[in-house]
Amino acid sequence: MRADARRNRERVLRAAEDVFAEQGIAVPLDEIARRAGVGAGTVYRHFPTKEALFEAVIAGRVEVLMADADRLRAHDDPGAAFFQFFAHKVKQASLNKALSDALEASRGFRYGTQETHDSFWRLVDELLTGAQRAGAVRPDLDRDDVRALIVGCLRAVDQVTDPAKADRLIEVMADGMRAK
Amino acid sequence: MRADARRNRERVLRAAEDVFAEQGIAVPLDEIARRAGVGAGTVYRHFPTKEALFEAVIAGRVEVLMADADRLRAHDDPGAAFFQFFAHKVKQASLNKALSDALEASRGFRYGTQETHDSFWRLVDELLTGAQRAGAVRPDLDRDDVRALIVGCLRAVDQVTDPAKADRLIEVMADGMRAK
DNA sequence: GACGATACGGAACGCTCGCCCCGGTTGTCA
DNA sequence: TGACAACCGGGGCGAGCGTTCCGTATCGTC
Repeated sequence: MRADARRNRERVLRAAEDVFAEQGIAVPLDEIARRAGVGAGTVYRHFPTKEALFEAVIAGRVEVLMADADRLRAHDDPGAAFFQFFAHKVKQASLNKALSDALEASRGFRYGTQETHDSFWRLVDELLTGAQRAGAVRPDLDRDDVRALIVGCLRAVDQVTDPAKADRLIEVMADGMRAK
Repeated sequence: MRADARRNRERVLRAAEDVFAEQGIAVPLDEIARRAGVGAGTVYRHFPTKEALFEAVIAGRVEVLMADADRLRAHDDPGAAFFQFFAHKVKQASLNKALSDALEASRGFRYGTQETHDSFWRLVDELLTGAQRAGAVRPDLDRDDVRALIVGCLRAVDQVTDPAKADRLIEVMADGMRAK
């Protein structure tokens, strides 16, 4: 691979991270090319479709989320770990339209590799069942419910502008998930 | 107004109700024209833009929601009235993509007349404050929070397919709103 | 320094969709 | 029943966007 090709690939990926984070997957690809300082053709030489580029960006983001989830697994209080994860995830996604678009699409991360997808949700499952065993979360919720609630919470949060209001909404939703 | 014109206007409106309900505002206008059995030109003769047609459809739906809200105002138990309204609204919207698109757009019903919009949310406010006075709902929530939570709940609900799961999600979110 | 391979930019293509226009038709009223 | 205004259908226009193509520039090597 030629040096300029590698350099341009990096540039495109970095620009795509920024632009997708700001505007979500709906942004025109030309905008990404422009921000990267390359032509549209160059983008397509490195990524076969716009969606593939989006996947590549999301894969990176999911790695970060997974690192967080993994760290929380060792927390003393499984209930607190779960709720921290929930709040953190919602906040991350509310700041990153790429992440929220990916979450909503087709019931989960439609983007990112299959194995990343699977291991991420396996981690979520562990946090959830841990919290349920500790009596902190309603026992009748499964990982699908949690995903749905994260997506819903995300949507609720970006209906309001005031960050204090957003925090309150997260609190409301978390309260609803607690065991009675 | 000529008889055929009035007839076609009705047809278009009825087709638009169905099609928007099924597929949301993103549906091509040609599809509505086709279902109404008229040409696209005819649609535009009766409604200046696609958005105006959508508004007209939504206005009708909001009337129905308002009738429900109004009826619940006289309920003995203000808490139950509020939660019934919440659940009912979410279920209505989850069956009607027009309604959910309208709700999400631009922080509330961007469609429908201003006065319909205002009086609808005034009714919601009454149900909310009633439930709060009765000690059934957290006192720190306002109508904006409720709107955000309805939108969020809606999104959560259409992440799952099983109706029992959907009901459970509504229950979770309602529980979160209850006063402690 | 010259040459072949590789990569680049951006114009062009095809598609979708909102909206407009015009030649033909239909309803209304004298 | 005839004439005219109102109305109709659907092809067409223009804009936006994903994707492709090709003439040109750049890189790496001998």
